[in-house]
Amino acid sequence: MDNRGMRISARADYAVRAALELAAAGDDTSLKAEAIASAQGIPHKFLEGILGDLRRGGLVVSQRGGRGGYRLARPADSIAIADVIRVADGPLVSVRGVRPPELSYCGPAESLLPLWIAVRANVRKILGAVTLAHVAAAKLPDDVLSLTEDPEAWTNP
Amino acid sequence: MDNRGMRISARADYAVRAALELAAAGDDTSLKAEAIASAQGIPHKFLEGILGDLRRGGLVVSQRGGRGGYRLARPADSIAIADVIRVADGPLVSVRGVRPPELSYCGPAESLLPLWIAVRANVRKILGAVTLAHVAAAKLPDDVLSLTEDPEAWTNP
DNA sequence: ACGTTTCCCTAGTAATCCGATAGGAAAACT
DNA sequence: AGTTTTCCTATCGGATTACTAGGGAAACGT
Repeated sequence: MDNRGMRISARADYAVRAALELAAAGDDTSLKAEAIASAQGIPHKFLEGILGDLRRGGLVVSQRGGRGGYRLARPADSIAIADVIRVADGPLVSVRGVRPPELSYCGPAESLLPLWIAVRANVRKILGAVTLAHVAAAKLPDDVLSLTEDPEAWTNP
Repeated sequence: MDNRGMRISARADYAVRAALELAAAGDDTSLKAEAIASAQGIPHKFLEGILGDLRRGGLVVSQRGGRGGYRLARPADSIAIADVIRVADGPLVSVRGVRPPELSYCGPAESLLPLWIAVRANVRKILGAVTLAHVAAAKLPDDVLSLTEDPEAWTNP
C-alpha cells in the first residue's frame, strides 16, 4: 500500500535534468552524453536511450564524432517541461493507463471524469508554462513560485 | 515510450468509486462488497482488498454477516478524494518513488525541487478540497469546475 | 586512409509492480 | 446449525522499470 500514487518516473526526471544541462550550456555548445551523465549522476547508457527519445521528439539535435554531442533544437525558453516529459514518458496524466477523455463512469461516480480533467488541466498549466530557461535560471514564474511559499506545501502528509 | 507519465492507478480509481457508492448510499445504509463491485464494474475480489485498506485507513467501517457490508466512517462531506487515494495508493505525488522533500538536485536542475513541490501543492489543492459529497452530488466546487470549462482541457495533446 | 570519438541501435535482464484470482477462516446474523 | 459476508494470506501471469551489454554507423582529426 506504499509508494504509488501519481509518480514522476526516473525517465522523466532524468530527461528533464539532461535537458536542463543542455539549456545551461547554451544554444551553441554541445554536450556529450557522458558529460551530462556524470554531471547529473545518471547511468550513462540509460541516459543515451533517453537522449535518443528527445532527439526523435525533435527537442534535441545530435552530432557524432570527436566534436559531437547534444544540444537543444530550439531556444530554451520555448521548451516547456511538459514537452520534455511527454516526449520521454508519454502523456502527462492518465487514469488506469488511458487518458481521461476515454473514460466513462456511471452512477455516483459520473462527476469523476470532470475531476480528473481538472487535475490534468492544472498540471498542464504548470508544466506547460514553465520552460527549461525558467528552471535553468532558477527563476520560476511568479504564480508557480507562490505555490511553494506556503510552508504546508513542503510537509509530508 | 507510450502510456506512462503521472498515472492514477486502477486501485486509486476503484477506491474512489467505491467510496462514492458508499457516499451515495447514505451514512446509515451499508453496502456489500459484491453490490459495489457490480454497480461499478470492479472485480469483486480485488475490491475486497481495497475496501480492507479503506477500513484500515479509518475511512470506512464494516460489519460481517447477513446484514453486513460497508459504510463510511465519517460524513461524506468530510472525506476528501485525496484521503481516499492516499489510503488506497500511498502518497499523492512522488518523483522516482520518493516524495519531493527527500530529493536533492544539483547544478542547473536545482530549481526542479520547487517545481515538483508546486505541482504537488496544486494537485493537493484540488483533490484535498473536493469531497466525496461533492462528486456524489455532481456539484464540484466552482474553482474546480471552472478548470473544466476551457475546451482545451478536454483535448488530447 | 586510418583510427578515434561519439552517437545510435537492438537485445537482454533482474527486480518489481499491477491487476486480478483462490481458498478458506472468523465473525455476525436468522 | 447454517447462512452470509467480511477478512486474511497466498499466488499468479504479465507488464513495466531501471538498467546493462555489445556492437554498428557516422563524423572528425591527422
